[in-house]
Amino acid sequence: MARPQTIDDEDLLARLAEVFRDVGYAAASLSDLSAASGLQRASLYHRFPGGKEQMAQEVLAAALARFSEKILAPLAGGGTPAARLKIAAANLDKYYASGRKSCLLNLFAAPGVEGGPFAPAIKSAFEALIAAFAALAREDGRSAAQARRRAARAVMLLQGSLVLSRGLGKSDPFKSVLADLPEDLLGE
Amino acid sequence: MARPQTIDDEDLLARLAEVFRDVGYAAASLSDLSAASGLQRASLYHRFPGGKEQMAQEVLAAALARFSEKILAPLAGGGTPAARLKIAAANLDKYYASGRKSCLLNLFAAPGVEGGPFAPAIKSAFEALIAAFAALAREDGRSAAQARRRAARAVMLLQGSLVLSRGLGKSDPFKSVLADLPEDLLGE
DNA sequence: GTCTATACTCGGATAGAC
DNA sequence: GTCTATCCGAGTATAGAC
Repeated sequence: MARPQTIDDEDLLARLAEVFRDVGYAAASLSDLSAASGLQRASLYHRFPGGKEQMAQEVLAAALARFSEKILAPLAGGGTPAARLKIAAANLDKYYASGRKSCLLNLFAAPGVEGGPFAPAIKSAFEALIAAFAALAREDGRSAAQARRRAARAVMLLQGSLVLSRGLGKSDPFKSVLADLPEDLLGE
Repeated sequence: MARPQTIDDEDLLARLAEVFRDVGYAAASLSDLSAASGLQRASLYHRFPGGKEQMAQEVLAAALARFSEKILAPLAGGGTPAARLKIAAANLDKYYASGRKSCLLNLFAAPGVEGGPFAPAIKSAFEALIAAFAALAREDGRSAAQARRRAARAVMLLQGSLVLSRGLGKSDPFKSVLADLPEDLLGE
């Protein structure tokens, strides 16, 4: 695929993200990234002088920005808590392709000896989602402690459901967790 | 470390397992495995003609055997459901070092393009744990459907707590899930 | 800004001595 | 059964033309 033309940055990051999501950070080779993006390896280095790590860093940043827009913003936006949660859940379902796609947070958290250059971003992303869920539960009448507990459990159920869905080769676990989310977070 | 002596097979697999658990399959190099085991690369090939993949396969098999002995057997053994669960939980806490160690099932499930040579073992391990949890809940009075649902959620909470613990750099999520396990599985 | 070509390192794997 | 030595390919990264 000859490509002497400029490539849109957003599109480029999306294509690279797909590779990282499919095989993880360590297993993603520059050849993979080159093939997926349509750019030669050298061209990738022109855009990302820091190499693979910088690509992953920017992919992660872009994914978190999208996450903030599609999940966190709706959770904090207008409407009843249940209505907001419904929007967020629909977007989660789309982003994770109903459980068939992995979570970058899980894939990038595998430590390559050191603590990992992605740890700070991952940590703050988890904290932000827990906080958003907790605020929703709190607003719906739960105590602060209850809300936080439920929020943390919801995040763990989501992550665990992605692991289990992948492990079992079915999307059922993810879909069922998503369906139970309103009850788990706001119910009773 | 000169090592002209025979090495115990169980010990060898344990040392190799540590590497895989720390960095995952793709990032684990033969140099890492050589260093951790004290054997030269060529010596590893003598024991594992199939190379890294065979090492991982046998490490996984050994881990699952240990898992069966330390977790599944106690769950199916004698005593009240609560007492059995307590034993299994204590062993889970030990195996995962209170949330500081990852789960091989999660790490080996990252697909390297193909479905992965570990998928069958991973799938059956998840199914076995869910079945064991479900049997326990069933015995404690839950309906079959309720028991299965709770069992699946318990597995997802455990996996999710390991992901979250790693992501946050704290062991609290794992420990709290472990503490809530009796209530989640048998309670109400 | 993208390409072709290439340098260089590292990882996986084998041969053969002891 | 373990070692030293080595091969080969893949992987990262750079140089320089267009």
